[in-house]
Amino acid sequence: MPELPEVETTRRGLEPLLKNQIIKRIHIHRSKLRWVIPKIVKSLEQQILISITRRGKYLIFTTQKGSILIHLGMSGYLQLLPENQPLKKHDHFEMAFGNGYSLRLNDSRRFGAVLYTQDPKTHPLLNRLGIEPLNKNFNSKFLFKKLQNTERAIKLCIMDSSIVVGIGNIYANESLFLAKINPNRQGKSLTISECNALVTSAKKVLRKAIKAGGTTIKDFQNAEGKPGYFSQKLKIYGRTDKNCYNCNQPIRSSRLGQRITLWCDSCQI
DNA sequence: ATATCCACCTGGCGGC
DNA sequence: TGCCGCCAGGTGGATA
Repeated sequence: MPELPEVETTRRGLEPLLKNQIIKRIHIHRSKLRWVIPKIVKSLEQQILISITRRGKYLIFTTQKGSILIHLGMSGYLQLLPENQPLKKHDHFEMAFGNGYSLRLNDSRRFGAVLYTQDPKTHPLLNRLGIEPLNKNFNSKFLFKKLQNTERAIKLCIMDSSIVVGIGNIYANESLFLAKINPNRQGKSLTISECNALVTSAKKVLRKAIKAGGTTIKDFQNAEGKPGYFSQKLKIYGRTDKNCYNCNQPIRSSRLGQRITLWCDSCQI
């Protein structure tokens, strides 16, 4: 589920309540997620949480002794609850704070991850990540350059986290629709002005989605347990065979890199 | 290097 | 009501 807007929504919800709080207890209720949760995360008990940041789709909880990385996978969400609430099915990991609140990771499919690192910048899952899409350096020039030698479909390129992070399947489809670019086009076929349209569209879609609190298809909820409302604003995702909002032609879909891909043949060139 | 495919999971849905 | 197959927001790793 969670792409950049959902992860960022979660981060913004948690930060004001948890920053500078002491981590009283860390519980691993189920250790086998994508990887086994390392026991060393428990060594951060009694540490002060200095910051909650985000890199791509990873949340980074930092203390003076090290950081905990949390990835939400496809079905994960974090929720802040008063301590000692009964555990729900698929509550796998928990941090109890000095203010009486407990942060729980619920992830039914268990594609998510909880990891420990001394230094997030050098962690192998983070150190090869590409640019943040809302950074000003993610611009037409950057993208155009990245696409020059590749015959891969443009949709795969913008979903490639070694190029740009945080754009998953929903927002890749939405961004390409808004930019009027067919997702199946070869990367190197895009002109500089098409790159500009795509970059602009991606930023717009991501910003609007963050503003709406993310997209809830099924599982996602924010730190307060509320869904995101961007699903109501999706222009193409989930609309196979329905009519394009621009031109009323039926929306086509197929698989690209095993992911559902949707486009309008008449709007997206 | 690059592209493709698989793997890891649970749960919800439609069809029979 | 039940079972079956299919589908889903991600991404590392194996393979060719």
